[in-house]
Amino acid sequence: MAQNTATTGSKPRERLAGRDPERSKRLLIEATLDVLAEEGISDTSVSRIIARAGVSRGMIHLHFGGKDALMGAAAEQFAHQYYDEMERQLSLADGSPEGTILAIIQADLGDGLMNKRSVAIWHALRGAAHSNPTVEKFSDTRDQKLRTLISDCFAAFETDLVGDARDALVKDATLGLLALLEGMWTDFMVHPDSFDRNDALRIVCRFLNGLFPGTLNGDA
Amino acid sequence: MAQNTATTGSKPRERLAGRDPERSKRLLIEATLDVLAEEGISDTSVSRIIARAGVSRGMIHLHFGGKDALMGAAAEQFAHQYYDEMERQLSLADGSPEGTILAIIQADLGDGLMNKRSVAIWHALRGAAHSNPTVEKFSDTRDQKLRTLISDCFAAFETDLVGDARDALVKDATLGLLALLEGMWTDFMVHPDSFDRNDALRIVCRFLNGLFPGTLNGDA
DNA sequence: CGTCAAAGTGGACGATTGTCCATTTAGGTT
DNA sequence: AACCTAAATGGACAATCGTCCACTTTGACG
Repeated sequence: MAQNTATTGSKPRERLAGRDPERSKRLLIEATLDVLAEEGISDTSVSRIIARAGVSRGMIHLHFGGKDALMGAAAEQFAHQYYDEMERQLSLADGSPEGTILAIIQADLGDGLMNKRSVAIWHALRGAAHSNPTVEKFSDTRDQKLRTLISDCFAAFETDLVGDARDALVKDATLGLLALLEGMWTDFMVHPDSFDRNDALRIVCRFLNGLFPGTLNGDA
Repeated sequence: MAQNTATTGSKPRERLAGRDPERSKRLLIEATLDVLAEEGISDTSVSRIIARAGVSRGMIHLHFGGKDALMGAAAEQFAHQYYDEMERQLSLADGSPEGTILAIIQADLGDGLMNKRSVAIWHALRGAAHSNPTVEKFSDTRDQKLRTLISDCFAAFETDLVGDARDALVKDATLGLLALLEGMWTDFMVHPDSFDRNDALRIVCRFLNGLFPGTLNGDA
């Protein structure tokens, strides 16, 4: 129930069907992510993907060269979607380190990024990364970008610590926050209906408040 | 490199080979977990399992009724292994709530429970739970048991809070610790070689120290 | 030693996997 | 209007999937 709204392009006429390789690629990638989310990695087959995309069997080989490459392209697309949405929400926050961290947390725990479809896809892609270098690359890329973003913010936090002690604190806060958010995603995946976003936000803030006393207390 | 040491039973002679259905079941379950860990859920096929177990094709249908039931039995076995090892390590700790929590953390982050094989199996089983009710049941069972164990400990912690505020704190600490440990497992799975268990332990203790000031500072 | 039930074997089976290609179709250019 | 390139089709293909069953082997009992 995510796309299927890609039948007509921007202009009303012109290319109502056929002869649009970009559209075909897009359909295949989105269908791949849909099947990945709904059926899991083991049941994501070429037959299901093309059925979902509504294209013929040969298109995968024609546009991507094979199933593995399509999976890689889907992983790339998904990583882009995640990071684009993250940056969009970050642009709405004030530029302060504390505000940015809060925005990251709220974005990562919000419905735009953490939803049934996304967490299922993310889990499936992590499984596929075992045997698919392309998928692994883009999984790790997203991780590294988020890590750098968070680490830079913490490095700008006010603290009475200096030198190595401060570096250690920044490192602990970064790894801890990433692990906490990662765990929240897992909890959401396993119990999507009983998961409470407010609880999660409060817990994460409490954690950071313990590391940087005086910051991020309450919530917003 | 995990089992393969199950050729001879307890007695030196008697049943050196053949006619031992329990041994066959054990071999199949262990082989399933091995393949799951090494190849991932999508490449875990009947052919690979029986090749690893060194038994014939019909054994899965004979002893379990089918592949799905074997996967379920493997999930059950794995959940048991996890919880047995957890309880074994808990029995070595003092009975205090603080000591028990620390023991849980150290056990969950220790090599006995958190290793390449275990985290890979755990991830794969979570993926298989989508379409396999038995696997889902045992995944959730392990989660619930750990949650209860942790919650009971926090409920016994000393705190100046009372009533609802105290309940809320216990709940936050439980969910937060579970999420943090879950995230650490994910980190370990993605970067098993660069993961630092000491860092992880310190971060988790810092988190709990923020929620329950004065407890679990330092590490051991 | 003969017998019988259980344990174990391995090939056959139809279904499905991913890849590839001969063919058709569409859209733009001469 | 004839032509040509690229997009798109859908079936053929070998390989593998999981299930099932006719069959052999084993070990204990009469």
